[in-house]
Amino acid sequence: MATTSPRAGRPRSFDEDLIVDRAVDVFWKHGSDNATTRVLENELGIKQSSIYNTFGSKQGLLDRAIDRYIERIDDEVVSPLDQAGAGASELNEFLDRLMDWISDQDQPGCLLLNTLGERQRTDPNLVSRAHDYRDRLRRVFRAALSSHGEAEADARAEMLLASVLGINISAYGGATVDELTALSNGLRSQIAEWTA
Amino acid sequence: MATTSPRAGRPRSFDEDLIVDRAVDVFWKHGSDNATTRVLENELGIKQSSIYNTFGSKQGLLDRAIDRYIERIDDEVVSPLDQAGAGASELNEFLDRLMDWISDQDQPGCLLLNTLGERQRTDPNLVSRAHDYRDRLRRVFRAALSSHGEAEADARAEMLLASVLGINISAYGGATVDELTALSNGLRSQIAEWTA
DNA sequence: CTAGTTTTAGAGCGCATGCACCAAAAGGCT
DNA sequence: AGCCTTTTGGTGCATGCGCTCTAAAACTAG
Repeated sequence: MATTSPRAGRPRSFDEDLIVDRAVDVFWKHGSDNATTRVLENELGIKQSSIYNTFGSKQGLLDRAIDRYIERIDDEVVSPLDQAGAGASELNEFLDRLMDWISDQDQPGCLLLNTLGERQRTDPNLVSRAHDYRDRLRRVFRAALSSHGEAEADARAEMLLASVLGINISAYGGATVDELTALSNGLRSQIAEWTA
Repeated sequence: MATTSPRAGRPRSFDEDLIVDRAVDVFWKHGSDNATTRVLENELGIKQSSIYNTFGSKQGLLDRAIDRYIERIDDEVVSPLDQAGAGASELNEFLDRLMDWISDQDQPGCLLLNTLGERQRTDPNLVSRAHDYRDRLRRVFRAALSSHGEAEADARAEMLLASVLGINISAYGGATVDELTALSNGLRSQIAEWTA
């Protein structure tokens, strides 16, 4: 709240918001464990003491980065599908965006799922955030599919959700571009059948 | 090859094959990183020096455990589906076995995929083994689906593969039993449509 | 200018990890 | 029996980790 203090001290040499943005990329690129505090120091260009002064811990920075990541992917990939009247073409456009998103060589897969794989046993907070985001995806898929067969929409949304998660994991787990394309083409065919 | 040496020394106090079997469970339960050499020592009941003497390194034991795991899941879950004439009912039975396999509380998800998530960046050998097993699953699915629409079998097999991977990851990533059931029911409905 | 406050830079601490080393133990072979 | 080979149990090492501490630096308010 107070951006002005009674007697301000030495000013920050960095923009906290921008550091969070870049931390997303560092965690994404290296993985949350491989991104040690020394790596973060080098790649973010600020000292460990600044990281701890600002975010409290490596975990604190990671939490901020994950939140920022969820905002990003929701804005750029998911939310365009979350609109009234969305159907087959919007689903295919969603798949286009998703494939671009997960195919980046420097930042493969999905940061949320990748991190979940690494920290699932020690970070219950992360587990629940991932759970919440699965719920959001489920709802969005269901809405987009309900215009083509209300009765089947639930089962189809589940199937689509599972498939999208599987493709994300394949992208992270060293799948080739061909393999990724094959997987997404499988989904596109099925969506075409559903929405015919 | 030589099980008998010219002058044998002190005999092993453990069965190497049985240690590998139990190592599968330890890595599965704790995760490949959390299963430190001390943890392995305690849970396997043999000393670190014996582990290194027998398997060369922790990585060596992990490699053996992964191979053993692939044998296990292939025998118990996948290979019954890999038979001439397999169709809808065999696919549903496969799903039954899969759900049992990944729902175990002590050993959640799939050891291969879990470990891949943890070691993907540092273990190219593991990446290629996972790749090979995805190929096997793809072929088996395709064969089971080709009796109901040869033209669509490829796309459907891709979709099924992606879904199965997604369910595995969900199981590992803290999905509830209800959520897992919902996901698998989505698949079952779709399989019913495909094979109607 | 001076006092007060915050960030910076750098060194280093405690801990856990994978792994190596070594004397003692325990068997087979002649 | 006596030698040789192998495993065992215990200790300990080098490394890298997250994190902390301290003093200097940089700025503001009075």
